[in-house]
Amino acid sequence: MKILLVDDEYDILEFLSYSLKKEGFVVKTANNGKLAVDIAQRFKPDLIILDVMMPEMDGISTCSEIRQIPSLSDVLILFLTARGEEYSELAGFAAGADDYVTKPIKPKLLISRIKALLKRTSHKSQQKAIKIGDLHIDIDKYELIFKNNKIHLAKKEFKLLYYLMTIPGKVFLREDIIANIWGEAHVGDRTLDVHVRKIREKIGDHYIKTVKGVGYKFDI
Amino acid sequence: MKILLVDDEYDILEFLSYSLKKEGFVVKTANNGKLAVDIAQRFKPDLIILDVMMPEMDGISTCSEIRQIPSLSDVLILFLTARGEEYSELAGFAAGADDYVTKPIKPKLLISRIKALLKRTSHKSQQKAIKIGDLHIDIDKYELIFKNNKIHLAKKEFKLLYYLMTIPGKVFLREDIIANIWGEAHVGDRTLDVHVRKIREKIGDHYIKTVKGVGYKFDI
DNA sequence: ATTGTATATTAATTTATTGTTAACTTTTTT
DNA sequence: AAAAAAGTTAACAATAAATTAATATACAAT
Repeated sequence: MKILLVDDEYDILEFLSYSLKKEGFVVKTANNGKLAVDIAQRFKPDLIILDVMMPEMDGISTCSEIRQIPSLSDVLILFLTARGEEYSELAGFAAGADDYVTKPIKPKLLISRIKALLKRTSHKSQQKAIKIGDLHIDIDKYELIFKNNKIHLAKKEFKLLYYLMTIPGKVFLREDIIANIWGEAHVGDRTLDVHVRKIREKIGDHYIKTVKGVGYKFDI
Repeated sequence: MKILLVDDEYDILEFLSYSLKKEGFVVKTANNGKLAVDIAQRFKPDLIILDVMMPEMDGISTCSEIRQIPSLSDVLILFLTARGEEYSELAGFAAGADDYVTKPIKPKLLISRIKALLKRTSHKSQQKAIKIGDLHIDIDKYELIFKNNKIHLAKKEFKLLYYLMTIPGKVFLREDIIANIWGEAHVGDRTLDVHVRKIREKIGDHYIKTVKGVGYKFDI
């Protein structure tokens, strides 16, 4: 997920950029509205975080302008406003904002809002429970049933198995799996293998098949 | 009873807001659909009154979006439509409306419809006692019966257990639980755990299960 | 208002689980 | 046979939650 961060204060850019990158987002920054519009068109972010108060071109104008660019018309926009600026809130939404967060910014809050926002729009047709052979995996319950017994999987293991099970038979590339489960964070070379092994220990070796030089697949 | 009023015309907001407040309702307003969705999530109204015709995001889209937000899934929604708009009526109910009132609005009529609507569901909520295994939870009495004994739970404990019991087996995300029980107030990192512990002390450990890194679920 | 009691929250610490890495081995490919 | 890729194991580091006790807050009774 790509985020474009727009604020005139260098410290804030620096600070937020760090927090967001740590979460696995790909982040670019701009220190004014004009530049933001420009970068946005090439970077095509999923989300733009805009400070309302900026010299020259404020966040609201920037937002309006972005909304008029067809290729960016459905990018998510989140405003940063000073506490108590009712006006900004209203004007922001009128200009097409999707959410706003008040300063001072608490990174955790911001990130949870971002995730909620991204989730809301990526709410496509997602099937939540998958049943294949002896296995029944349910993302809502975080539960795996194997031959009528509940099997406990740790979060990463669960996500990994679930990911492979979404398309049985399909080989998922190593790099894709890592990108999907771990995000941008660079993770060691053998980490994925270790997780695969732990899952295999619990449900047997044959379900997850290795395709050497390519990746893994789930198959009966 | 809290009502969120959504219309793009300022005069109507003003007028209805006044009428409703006089009846003792707590009223918030929004002048567009996006803002409405946002406010609704924090305000948690019992009823949302939506104008069908609004620029950008119309009432029906707004309604659909609201129905997809778990925490708002059973809020009541009442539409305001222009007389003779057969289409709106149908589409509105399809999108999950509970009632509709045609413009021009007669405040008295509107209020009686609102009251009828609220009464209808407050009846429903009385039937919303949940019985699972040895547990019988009663939302009205704020009481829990465990193996035929009344167990006293403090308010927060009760809300928390009740929330988890609404969908047995489903894992509720930590952040969602906190958002739901505590609202926007930022609460410390371990507060939820402490409450869980207090409930477990009273009904035993096994009912509430921890899913590490994710949240909690109620399960037999 | 004052006090007592229940409830809610925080902080500090402990415990348990989970995730990652490193070192080494085995298998497969060329 | 050499190189590359993946498997295996165990150690450890990181993270999340449990627990406990202390403190703050709310609420009711006097």
